[in-house]
Amino acid sequence: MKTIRDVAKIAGVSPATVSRVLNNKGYVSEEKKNRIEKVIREVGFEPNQVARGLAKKTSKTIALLVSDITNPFFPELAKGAEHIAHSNGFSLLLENTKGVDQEGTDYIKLLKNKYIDGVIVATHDIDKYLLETNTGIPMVVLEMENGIENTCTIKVDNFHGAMLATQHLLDVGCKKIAHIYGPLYDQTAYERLQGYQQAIRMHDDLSEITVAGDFTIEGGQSAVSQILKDYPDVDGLFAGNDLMAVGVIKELSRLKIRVPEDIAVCGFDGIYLTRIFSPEITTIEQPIYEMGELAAEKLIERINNPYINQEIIELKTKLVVRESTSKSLM
Amino acid sequence: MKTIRDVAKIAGVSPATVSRVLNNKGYVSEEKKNRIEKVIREVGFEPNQVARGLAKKTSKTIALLVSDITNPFFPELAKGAEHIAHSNGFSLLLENTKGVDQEGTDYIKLLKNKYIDGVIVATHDIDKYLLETNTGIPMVVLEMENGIENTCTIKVDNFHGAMLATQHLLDVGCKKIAHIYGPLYDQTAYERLQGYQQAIRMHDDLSEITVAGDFTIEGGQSAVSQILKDYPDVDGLFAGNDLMAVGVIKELSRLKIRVPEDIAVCGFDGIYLTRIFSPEITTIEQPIYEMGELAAEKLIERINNPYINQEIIELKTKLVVRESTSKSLM
DNA sequence: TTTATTTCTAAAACCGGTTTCATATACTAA
DNA sequence: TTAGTATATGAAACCGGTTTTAGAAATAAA
Repeated sequence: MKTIRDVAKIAGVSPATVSRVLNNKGYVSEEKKNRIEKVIREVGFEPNQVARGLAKKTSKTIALLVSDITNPFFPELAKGAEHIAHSNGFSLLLENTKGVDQEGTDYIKLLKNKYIDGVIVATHDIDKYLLETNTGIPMVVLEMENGIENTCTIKVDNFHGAMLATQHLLDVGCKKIAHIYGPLYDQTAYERLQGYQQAIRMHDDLSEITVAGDFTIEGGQSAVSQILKDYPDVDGLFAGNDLMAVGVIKELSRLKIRVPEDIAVCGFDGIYLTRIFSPEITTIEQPIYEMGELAAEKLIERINNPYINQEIIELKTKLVVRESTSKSLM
Repeated sequence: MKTIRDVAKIAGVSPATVSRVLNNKGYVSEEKKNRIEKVIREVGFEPNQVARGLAKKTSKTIALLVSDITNPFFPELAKGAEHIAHSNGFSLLLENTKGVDQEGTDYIKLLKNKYIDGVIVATHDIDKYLLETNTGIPMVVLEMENGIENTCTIKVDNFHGAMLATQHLLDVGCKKIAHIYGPLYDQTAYERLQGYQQAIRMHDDLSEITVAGDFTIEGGQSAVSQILKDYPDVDGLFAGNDLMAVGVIKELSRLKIRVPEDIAVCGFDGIYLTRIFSPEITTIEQPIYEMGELAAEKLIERINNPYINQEIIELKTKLVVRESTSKSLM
């Protein structure tokens, strides 16, 4: 591997001049510039990122913190983020936070002493700590409370989406609609619950039926029996996320209850699974891949300019009607 | 942030001595060692990985090259690899190779100039190039031809697994079994095809029915009509991977053909999806998470000792019987 | 013509670690 | 007692870039 000093020697200049050419910064005569670029090409010189990193306190690397990459929401997000990261010359570090390090101090250390340039936080396992002990590292946070000082928060209009879902169930003729909500420390779960309640309250003849879930397939499954015990006549179920919707449908199928003929089911998120499941699942779709891209874009923006103020971006969700709510499609 | 020179000054020693304590290497008196460790604790000193990396030509980072992280096989693999990486103090860089850089030269550059310590290759998009231009970086390869010089190859017994799958379909009463194979440049696809053929040939009254697929859901879907056109009386389908099995079942369901009553379906891989799909899908299960862990373990072994010879590890698959092949379970 | 100002370049210092080298002291073995 | 080895430590060089400093040459302004 050639170094900048090798290049300098061959081109008959000083390393400093080569560095100026490399970074396109400072005065360099056209003549030397051409000579240096020629040498760089000829010897196939590539600046060593680690050395460069040490000098510039940067690593051209961003970290993506997810709670669990096997949750199908995250691979799509990761792919979007990775796409933008790569096309801007950054690498993507993947970190699963679930169950590993409750405090997040390890992550902070990691970020600092590897000069990680920025972080996309898509987990609830560690945020407060990151926030408190703030590393000063640019951050983009997904679906977080009301935003964090000096960071970019990207979220979707959960409230509106949940209203859409509930209204859609009404539109397809449901008379008694229950909602399975996720853990309420998760802002998304809370907002979706609120949206459901708002939609129900708009109709005098309807009453709320809510039961707690945990955003997992198993959670969806067990919520079903709980609901059916108290309300055997429900005909619509709005699950707080797609994984629970899958669990719901599995459980209904086990109980020989037909979807959507007996009970219509709507999820939330728009993970790929909803498209391939049988029946295909109606859901409120978030632009997950695009969120990943946007998160990376906003993060890189902040890396290049650390003095951007707090920013909250709310993306639109949309209703995607599939078999699980529409008898005609079956 | 404190540096090693700060620590040295406070402890009244030279940076070299602090470095010796940090790396537990070379002679240091007990007395100074204690003093230095006390100072390190008190000032909360953490060695800067980038500086250390530059000096030692290492980054405590490994890269995972997958073709597409949204393919559900890979998140499980990634999680396993990340688990082991973390518990050994390594970070995991994620790279999607699909469609990005046909030659792989970018990856080689990246690996070299970021001092990436090792690579897990789980993609067919770039391997030969990596192999040729070999970077000298320790590698673990998943499911690759017959192993690559100086690397560790981890694979499963595809041949045997495919025989198991075929035999299982026979056992549940299938008389006419077709196989949808994946792209044959993929060694796994080839071996599975061979296993299927071997199992069929063991029975005089059976004949092979094979059709090409591409390891995607859509591939599975389109293969179905192709098979049914020529062989309307097939009663067993062995898909070369789970994604195709999902496609197959979706298509059969669309055609109102019952699974498993009319046609039994078996997949291969054991991705999580097979457990949650309806009907649940019988498959030949690979220990995906464990493969991720093993790959990381073997890689780190090679990072710590670069002179380990070529190694080929073959893991066992096992048949997991679920609804898609067993009427009694429905 | 003289003084500023801009352009250009190399030497040296720096980023924050590790490692080699040289030297000094304490122990062993001959 | 002397040579040889193990222990202990700091100064300096190094990893491979960037950046500051300082000075030279060219150009512009007074």
